[in-house]
Amino acid sequence: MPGAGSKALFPKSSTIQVESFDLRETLHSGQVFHWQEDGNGGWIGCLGEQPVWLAQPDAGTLLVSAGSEDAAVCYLGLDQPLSAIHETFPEGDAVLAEAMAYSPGLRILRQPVWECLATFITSSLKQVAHIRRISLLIRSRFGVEHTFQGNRLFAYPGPEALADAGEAALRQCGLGYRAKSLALTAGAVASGRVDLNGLENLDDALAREALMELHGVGEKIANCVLLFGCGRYGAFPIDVWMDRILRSKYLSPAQSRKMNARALQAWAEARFGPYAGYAQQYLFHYARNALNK
DNA sequence: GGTCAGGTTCCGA
DNA sequence: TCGGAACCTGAC
Repeated sequence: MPGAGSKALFPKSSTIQVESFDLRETLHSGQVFHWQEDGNGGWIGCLGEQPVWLAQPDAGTLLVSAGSEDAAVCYLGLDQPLSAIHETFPEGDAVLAEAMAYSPGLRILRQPVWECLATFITSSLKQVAHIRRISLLIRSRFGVEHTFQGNRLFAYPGPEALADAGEAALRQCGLGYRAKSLALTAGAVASGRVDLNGLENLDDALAREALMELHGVGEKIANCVLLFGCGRYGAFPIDVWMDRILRSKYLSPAQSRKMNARALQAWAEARFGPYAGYAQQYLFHYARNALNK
């Protein structure tokens, strides 16, 4: 147990000054499902293959295990121009303003694309606790193990490992019907039939189409991957929570009835602009936590 | 023990 | 094109 008997300590860590950032809220905002608390105010997890420890002892200070500073800044979105992003939001939007005030420290993560894609394929029609359970199980069964300060950690297995594992073994991780989608998608990526690295050469619409060719990937999951993995901040995933808050807070019942999912998607992208995905994250977190009481 | 969940696919109009 | 049903599993 690292730092036993003390708070937020780690043998070798670096201090990074941060502003408008909340580590706990960000790791709990439904973008990622594998970070574990170390019992001393810190978090452990993997950035890709690399085991990392993170802690935020006070609002302006982030501690990162030595050697992972740059990776953590990128992963946590600390290099994103937050105030410039906020300036692109529609003026006079009281709902969005309230959502931003509710959790001003939220950031959009930049996760490894495969890990993000595979995790969201397993998320369909699942509650967060279950997504987390499945994610950790897949890691521990098929991922590379690391021993890190006395903790056992597992990196997310690559597409080859999951393709080799096959549908039946994946099903044993509690995936249900999603096992088929994950196995097929892992096979498509492992064989090179789909090139995730090539996504960065495509514009948002084409990248989304390419992702949606994969089995088990519809518009919502494709948008999650673009936003949380590819740094496409205009992507706007609409799940049941977003559907609820958009319809109840922005549209009259009559307007809402006239809008199907596709129309709502277009409306939201137009309303919230080039950083719509950031607006989405504030609204989503707010809808799930503040409005769900 | 029943209900329902952070979606996608498939099928019939 | 569009709406509705089916799909595995586990948390509540």
